[in-house]
Formats: sequence, C-alpha cells, structure tokens
Amino acid sequence: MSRLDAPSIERKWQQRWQDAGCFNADMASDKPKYYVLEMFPYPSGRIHMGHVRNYTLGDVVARVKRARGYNVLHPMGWDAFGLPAENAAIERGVHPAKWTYENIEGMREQLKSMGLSYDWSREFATCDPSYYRFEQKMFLDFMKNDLAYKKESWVNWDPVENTVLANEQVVDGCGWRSGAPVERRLLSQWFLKITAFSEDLLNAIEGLDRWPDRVRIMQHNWIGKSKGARITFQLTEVPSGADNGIEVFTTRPDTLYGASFIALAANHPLILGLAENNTALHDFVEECNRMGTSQATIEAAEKKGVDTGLTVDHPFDPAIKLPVYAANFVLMDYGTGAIFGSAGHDQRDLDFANKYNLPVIPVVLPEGEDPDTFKVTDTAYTGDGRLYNSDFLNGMTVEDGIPAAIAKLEELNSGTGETTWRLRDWGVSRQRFWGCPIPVIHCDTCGIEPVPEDQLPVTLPDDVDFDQPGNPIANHPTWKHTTCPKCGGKAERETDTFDTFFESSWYFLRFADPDPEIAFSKEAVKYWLPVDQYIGGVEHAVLHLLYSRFFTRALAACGYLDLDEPFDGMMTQGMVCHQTFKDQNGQWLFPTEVERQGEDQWVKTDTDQIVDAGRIEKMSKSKRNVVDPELIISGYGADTARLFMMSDSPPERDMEWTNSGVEGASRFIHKLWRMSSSENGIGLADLGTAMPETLDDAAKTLIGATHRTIASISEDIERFRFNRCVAALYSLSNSITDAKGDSKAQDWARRFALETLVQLMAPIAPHITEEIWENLGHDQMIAEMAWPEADPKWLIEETISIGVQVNGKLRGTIDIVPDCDKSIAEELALALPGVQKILDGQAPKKVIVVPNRIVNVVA
RNA sequence: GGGGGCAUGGUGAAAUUGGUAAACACAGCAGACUUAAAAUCUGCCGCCGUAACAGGCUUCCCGGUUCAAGUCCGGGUGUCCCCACCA
Repeated sequence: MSRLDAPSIERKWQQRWQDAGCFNADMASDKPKYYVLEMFPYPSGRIHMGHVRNYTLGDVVARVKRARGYNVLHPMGWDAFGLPAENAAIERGVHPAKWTYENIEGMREQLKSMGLSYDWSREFATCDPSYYRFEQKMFLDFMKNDLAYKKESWVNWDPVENTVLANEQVVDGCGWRSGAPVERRLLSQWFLKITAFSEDLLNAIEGLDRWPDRVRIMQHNWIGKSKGARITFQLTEVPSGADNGIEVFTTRPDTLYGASFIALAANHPLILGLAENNTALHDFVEECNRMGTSQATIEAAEKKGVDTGLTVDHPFDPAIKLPVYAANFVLMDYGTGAIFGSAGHDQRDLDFANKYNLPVIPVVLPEGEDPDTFKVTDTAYTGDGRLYNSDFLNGMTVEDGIPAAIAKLEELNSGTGETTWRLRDWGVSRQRFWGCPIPVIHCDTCGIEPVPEDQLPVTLPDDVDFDQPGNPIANHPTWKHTTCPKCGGKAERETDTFDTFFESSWYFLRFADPDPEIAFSKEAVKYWLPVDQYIGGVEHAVLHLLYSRFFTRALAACGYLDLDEPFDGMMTQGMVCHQTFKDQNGQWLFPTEVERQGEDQWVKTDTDQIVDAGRIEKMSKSKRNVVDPELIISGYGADTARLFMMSDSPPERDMEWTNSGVEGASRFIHKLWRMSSSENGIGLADLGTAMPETLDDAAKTLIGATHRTIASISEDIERFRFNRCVAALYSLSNSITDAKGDSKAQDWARRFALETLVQLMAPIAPHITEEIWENLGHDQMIAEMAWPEADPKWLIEETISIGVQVNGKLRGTIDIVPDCDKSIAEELALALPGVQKILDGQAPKKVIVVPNRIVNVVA
C-alpha cells in the first residue's frame, strides 16, 4: 500500500459518487423520507470555516440517514442577491450578475472538494429570473390575499447615498458609508402582513420541540405579546383639527390613580399638528428627528420633554387634570405612540416626573410597608403589593387590580382590554439594484397596478450605471417607463427591490421540486417537507427563521401548499474561532504570517519580530484570524478538515481552530491508513466472513468493544454528539492496536473491528474510508451500504467493575457479574480491606446496593 | 433595564441524566527506533503529599436536600449572547 495522497484519493471518490448518482434524491421510493438542509451560502467568492463546519455537520447527518435506510434529500444552492455584489460593481465596474455567477462557480468547486453528499441536480441561484419569477408571482398573490400592502413609514434615510439604511447601517447617527448624518423620513414602503399570524406564530413555537430552547425563547420575545388596556384620555380643551382624545396603551391600568402626566412621541400626529404654531415644540420635533433610530444614540440620549400646555381628564375622575408632554422616550411605532406616566411604579416615568417637577403618587404598597410612611423618591417600585390611593381599587393585588380597572374603563366607555405585539409588519422595500424587482406599476390615473402575470418575470436591466448615487434602476433611462396594464396610459415601474430575506424565506420549498414551470408542486412539498433537520448559525434565530415560518403560513393561505411549519428539527451551530495576532504597530496579522517560538511566544515569520497573541475570537476578515479552508483541503485533505470539525467541541458550542488540532486529526487518518495496510497484517488478512467457533478472551473483548462502539456511535449521531463519536472511534482504534495476540480468533476480531471502524467513520471522513474499504477487497461503496448493526448479545459485558463507597466516599471497587444478586455485591463490598478498616469491626448501619452502579456503606 | 446560556485539569472536553469525576484528544515530560531529524512506537501526566506507598483535597463561591450532588433546590460572583427608553 502506497503513501497516502489524500487530494487524489478524494478526487477519485468524488467522481465515483457522482458517476453512480449516489446522492440524487427521488420521490419514487418506499423508504421513509428525510430532508436535511444547511443554510445556503451567500456567494461571496470563497468558502470560510463557518461553511466547512455547517456543511460537514449536515453531511454527516445526511450520510448516516442514507445508510440507515432513509430516502434522503440533501440539496445546495445560492442565496445570491445582496449588497456585496453592488459594492463590487461600484468598485470594479463589473455587473453584479457576472460577479455573482463567477463567485458561484468558484464556491461550487470548493464545496465539491469537501466531498459533500449533495444532490447537485437541484441547485439554483436566487438571483436567477427562473427563481425570482416565482416570488414575484407570490407577491401578487399576497396582494390579492391582503397580505401585502403599501404604507408610509419612518426610515433612516442617507441623504448622500439616496437610500434607506437598516438600523445596523447607522453608526453614531451617520451613514456607515457616506458618513452623512442620517435623517428620519416618511417613505412609502411595501409591507408583508406578518402580524396577521402573530398569534399562530407565537402559539406554534410550543410545538417546535426539536428546536433549541434559546431560539424558541428569542422568537417568543421578538413576537412580544403583551396584554393590557387601551385608554382614551379626553382632552380638556380640544385644539382645532385634533381628535378630542388621546389613546394610550398600558400594561398597568391598575396604576391609573398614580397617573401624573401624559407623554406623546415627538412624531405623534397631535404633536406634529401643534408644532406648526409652537416654536418650542417645533424645535423639539426637529431635534428628535435628527437623532435617528440607532441604538447608540437612543442610549446616550437624555430623557427630555416639552409641555404642550394641554391637559386631559383622568378617566376615573374628570376633576383630575393631567398635563400633556411631548417626550423623546416615547416611540411612535409601539402601542399608540402615547403613554400615561405613573411615576411611582415605572423608573422612566419617575425620572421624567422628577425632572419636570410632576407629582409622584405611589399606588402600590409593598408587603409590610406603612401607607403613611412609604415614599418613592429615586427608585420606582415595580413589584407586587396592594393597591392604595386608588379609590375602588384599594386593597386589591396588582394581579386583581388590572382586570378590575379594565372592567371599569369599559363600563365608563373610556377604554378596553387589549393585546399588543412587538412584532411589526415586515418592510420589504429596498432602494437597491441587486434584488428582485417588486412587480407593480404606478399609474397616475389608476394608482398601483400589479404587473400582469403573463408579463412576469420583471427582470433587472443589464446595462446599468453604478457611478451615480442612488438606485441604478431608478436612474436607468428607460427601464422604469412602461404602460399601465389597466388604462394603457404612461406609467412607471416600481424601482424598489425586495429585501433579500424574501428569497431565503421559501428556498427550502423550491429544493423539493425545482420545476421550471412552477415554484414547486404541492405533491413534492407534501412528500419532502417539513425539513427534518435544518442546520445553521444562531444569528438567523429570529429574522430568517421567523420569516420562513411566516411564508409557510402566507403561502398556505394563498393555496400554494398544505404545511404548518417548515422546519421540524433545528440545530444551531457555534462559531469557528481562532487566536488573533497583532504586530508591534498594532496591525492585525494572518495566522500564516506568524509562527510559534517556545511556550507562549509568537513571532512574525519573515522578520522574527515578537507579535502580540490576543484573544481567541470568531474568525473574521477584519481581524485577519482566518484560515482558508482551501489550503487545509489541498494540504491535509477534506477528510482531515471534516474530522477536526467534528472532534472535541459539541456542534452548538464555539470551537477553536488550531493547527495542532488539525495535525491530530491528520495523524489519526494516517494511523487508520497504516492499520489497514498489508505490512501491518490486519488489513489484507482476509479470514472470510464467518466468526471462528472458538474465541479467546482477547478476541471476545475486541468483538464486544466493537459492538458497543456501533451502539454508542449510532446513538450519539442521532443526538448530534459528534465529539463523542470521534472519541469512540479513537477508542476502538486503540482497542485494535492493543489486541496484539497471535491467534486465528484475534486475527478475525481485528479484521472485524477494523472494517466496522471504517464504516462508522465513513460519514465523517468519507474519502479515505472508501479507499480503505476498496483496498480491503470490497466491491460495493460504503456510500451505498447499510449502517452496521450492533448485536445485542455482544453488548453485555461478562464482568463489570463498580465503586464501593463508605459514607459517600470511594474506598475501592469490586468486579461483579452484571445483574448479580444484591447480597453478592454487598458481601464483596464489605470484604474490601478499605471498607473493613473504616468499619473497624462494627456492623454497618445500612448498605445501599444500586445494581450495576454502586455500593454505599453507611458506617 | 428585561430575557437566556455558560462556568469541570495547562487546553478542547467526557461523565450512562443523582451513582467510581476527568473518557477521548491537544499540549507537555521521559524512553525506544535512527548517524541525525521527522514520522512511528512505549510509558507518565488534576492538586497537595510521599523516596515510594498511605493519606488528604478537587467540578466558580456560600448554604440546603440526599445513603450519595459536577448533576437537584436557594443565594451570590464571573462571563457570553439576544432584546431594549416596549408603556
């Protein structure tokens, strides 16, 4: 057997699998189906270690499920719309499509070099009109079904780039690229009515029992259901043009008697109306608009307000008048954009009241406090207690006070019980070129008209100019000009494109059936969906996963499919991290630029300068702590990269990529290669298939260990405990090496153990195991074979060693036959010298024997 | 401010879900082979203690439940993540 040349072996087997079509999925099968999916990548140009981890995890699952008799669907595609392509166009003058498709070519080759068991016949790119034509149709169906609408909404506007910015793109109140101060603008935007499903999206989380708890909790919080009351406060004097009441939402109607003011958002319609004739208010509104919506500015901002001079009547006692303020801490897009301030029991309200000298009236008395002496000064009391200073509510608990207050509000016709949600409708309009065009037409006479279905897809123009600021489609000389499908007059196309989350919200359905004529067939979706196991980064815990759940419901409502939830099992993998390095000038260095010198010292390879070895962080280009998977694959082979990815760290936890770890994985692969070689005597000694009739103890031990390894790995794989699987593989290989005896039985046992080891390792390191398997004389590929089965009779050990404790402290061990009589174990335990010594002739008070586990003597 | 996770040797981790803590690796140390190095093989490797045994201690800290706690309960510390003027 020759030296191990991993790259050429890997190419060989990748070709064989492809020629045999091992991984192509077909609905015509009597096996149970299994759909395993990893989050598809954005084609940035090169794969990174995060991809390697994600796709290795999925591939192991897919290969094991296939071997265990499932009809497996394991597809791959490209989430191909997005900003980087536009940036490339701006920087290099290349069309985003060209850039994207070239990247896809390169990345596909890289993925193929990993030996992933994909059905490549189902591949697609979302930027292709043959994909996005269907989502344009979906959007029109959403419009018909009242699930898509256009409305004015406040956005972060970059005045230099002429585009909307996401909150994440606003840095210190300025555009991330232009550096220009961001403005708040009211803009007409398309929305998808995700809130139509709030209740269902929330309730159904309950049933997602194969999802990580933290993802479920995050979605739960994101949807954010809160129960409370909507209250109308009557204005004492109504300014001209205003409604005569102010609507307020509260979760604490029980504290109404503690109200001391009303505060409205700066962009509340009433404030905007008043600001026209009130300089102080006008300036305040301007100031708030300048602030933008970014987190940093909100946090830094001081709580401020302006007295409007208006007052409202207290709903329970019209004699009480409350002043109305405009305040910067009230949000127009949550609740009603107005609050009542209950200074005693809300910290923010208390701060505001103290600042503007408004009364603080505590109405909840903590347990054990005296109503005459209890005071709230700097810290609001938000806990439980009995209501007081509250007329008819006096004496009630907070819990009872809430419904009582609501009942009274309803009786007085000044409020109702209500539920509000944190979840907002999904704004999908983007002023971007490289996205799916929104298929509507604006006509001056007919208004908004959908593009007729026979004119789909609306495709992006090829000749675009990225040198001007703003959206290139809007700037295009002819693209947007068209005729109105209704009246035939001159009209303009919508120039906004969809948020790129639109594409990823249904791609898993398309994989079930990439038919050129329809988005997907109901039958294919019925067969393959839901995805049995979805795997990806936790950063998508809310947006992508929630949008996909919404899409499934919206598509069901439009008659596309019959499915409750898209993803039955979800697993979130941890990040791949690496140590960071900085040179003396504080510049980040690539790991390839440094080498280790002694214990904890690192130097720059070319200059020998000492470098700072910093924290272990997520691999990122900006910190240069990246390792290029291609170099690992071409150097060590994909099997090594895959094995290392699965070793040591559990998948959901962050892992550190280390050179020594890769070396370790590589060493094991070489060891396996050597073990199976002729020189060693295990590999080529084919002793036939029948187990010898007489087995010596060493052979029995090895055969038993092999069966137990099958059992433990089979279980651990199902539970994604791949690090334990790798440990078990190492152990079995150690057992093989340890069994050195020279007997027919042991030769047979070693051969059996080795073949099993190779099969068990195949999902993780598929290439080398196929090569060894072939060298061992097998014709069939492991990729086409069934998973080994553990023989139950070999799982039982002849003797086991259990611990013996005295008063809970270990004093020795005894060897027993499994399931032996308790009295035998007790007798053996009491006979131990370590136990005798402590008992010192006394009889034990009590002896607890837990069969096959432990004996505890209470002295 | 609200919600959630995590905490075990020098390091990554394991612990049959309340039953012998540290499996399997990485790093390290010693030895074998070699002219030499690499590769490979063998042995050691939680801490204190001892010449070696013996013995004691040990799962972030304090307390509790239990024959028995890394695991369950109460309190605290540290750390990471998500959300956040959310009414």
